[in-house]
Amino acid sequence: MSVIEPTTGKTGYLAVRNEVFRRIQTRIWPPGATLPTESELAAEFGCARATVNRALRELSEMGIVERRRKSGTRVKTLPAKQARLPITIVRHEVEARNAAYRYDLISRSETGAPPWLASRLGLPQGQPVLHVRCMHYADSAPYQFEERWVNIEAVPDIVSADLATIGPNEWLLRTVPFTQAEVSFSAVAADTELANFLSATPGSPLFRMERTTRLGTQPVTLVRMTYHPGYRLTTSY
Amino acid sequence: MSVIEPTTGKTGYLAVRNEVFRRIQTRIWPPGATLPTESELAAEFGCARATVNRALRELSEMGIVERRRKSGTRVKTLPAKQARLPITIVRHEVEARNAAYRYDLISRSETGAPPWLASRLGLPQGQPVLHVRCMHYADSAPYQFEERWVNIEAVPDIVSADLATIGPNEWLLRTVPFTQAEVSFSAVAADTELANFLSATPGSPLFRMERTTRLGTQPVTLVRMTYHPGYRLTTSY
DNA sequence: CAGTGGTCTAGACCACGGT
DNA sequence: CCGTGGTCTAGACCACTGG
Repeated sequence: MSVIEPTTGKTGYLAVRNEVFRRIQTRIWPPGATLPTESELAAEFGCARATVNRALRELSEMGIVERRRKSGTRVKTLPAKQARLPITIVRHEVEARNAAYRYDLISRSETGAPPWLASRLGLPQGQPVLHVRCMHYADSAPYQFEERWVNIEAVPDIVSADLATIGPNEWLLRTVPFTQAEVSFSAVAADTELANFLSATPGSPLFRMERTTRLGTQPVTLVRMTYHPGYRLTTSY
Repeated sequence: MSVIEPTTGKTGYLAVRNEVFRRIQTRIWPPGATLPTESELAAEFGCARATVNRALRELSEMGIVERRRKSGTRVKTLPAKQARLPITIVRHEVEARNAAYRYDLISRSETGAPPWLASRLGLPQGQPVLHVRCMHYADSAPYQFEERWVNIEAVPDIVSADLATIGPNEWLLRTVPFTQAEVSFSAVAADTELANFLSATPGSPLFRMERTTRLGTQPVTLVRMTYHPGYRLTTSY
């Protein structure tokens, strides 16, 4: 039963979700415990089973509980919350810092995929690719050096895009849908070129993000983004 | 109506979600376009509106479409997919690489929070904290150096935990619930101590992850994890 | 086999936000 | 105001899986 808080607490699936979450956090239902069934909870909260179902489903998506048919709903022993990293447009990142964005195209060439790239993307060697290097600035301070390879077969329009004006990052995100992406983070030492572009001293540590994206099974692009010294990527859970 | 594909073709909210997704990816509904209303789609697919609702809600959670009352559902101009980063236990990371996990406690001391820590966590200066440093190895090769500060007030039991056996990482995850966490990634140069513990040459670039966690408004812990040279953190979208 | 979650339905009412 | 999404309901059947 338990009348549900009328105004602020509200009724509905959020009330159920929050109350269940509270009981888990306060260890009324400790890690590993099995929750009552949906029907029982529905009876307790005086709502339909579908409402409880949605509440529990969301807790499951959050990684708080684990659900299995027949055996029921259990509190996960390790609360497996997850951070979310959106794919962003560099320009937006910069503008979000209240800085003026500037973009420079450094080089642009069409070549065949070198062996390492072919194997990274799963392309035939020599497959035509567009190789682009460019810089992103925030208030005229170096922000990010971007090096990118694009599978021309997957994105034929890229060869006629005006990459002097709009960054390949933004052009691709606006133009090409992708179904799958893989991202990796690492620390690298500045070589002479990176040091030059990013105003870093050679050998100093730089944060790098690499991303490959695919459309279905077709590789689209590999991008290597190296940030200015001291950069931090931050996100919340 | 739509005769019901029995097994593989399926009917249901997944069928609707996938079909709508397909139409978006194939530009039948290009970025910015407004989709038919839930009722119209329900009629087209021969299902209840609630089914369409769930399909569209999930697409919205995926960042594919944007929904607003009265104005309807629109295809987002920038597909804003998100990567997910789970909070992991180092031991599991190592074991997932088929390596033997070893853990060493390097130092453990109870002190007052120094100013920089107090301000990072929002604690009063001098608040009692536990300071722990330890190493994680994979097959006897250095894997991660962990330095951690724990707010004793938030986790009194930590002072009696046997941190020589189980890492503070694992102990905390198993013991303390948290409601909020902030993570940041960066690249740092190995100082002499890090170089020593991680078998790196001094000055070489190392990947670092920092995480602060809170329970409600109460700060719980700040951890600084520095990885061996060449480490990459990888995740998928 | 039987219990539990997973999903669907047809209908209803509500809340928000353009017009 | 009133159209659109947001949510709830009561009931039903299905799918998976543990015993």
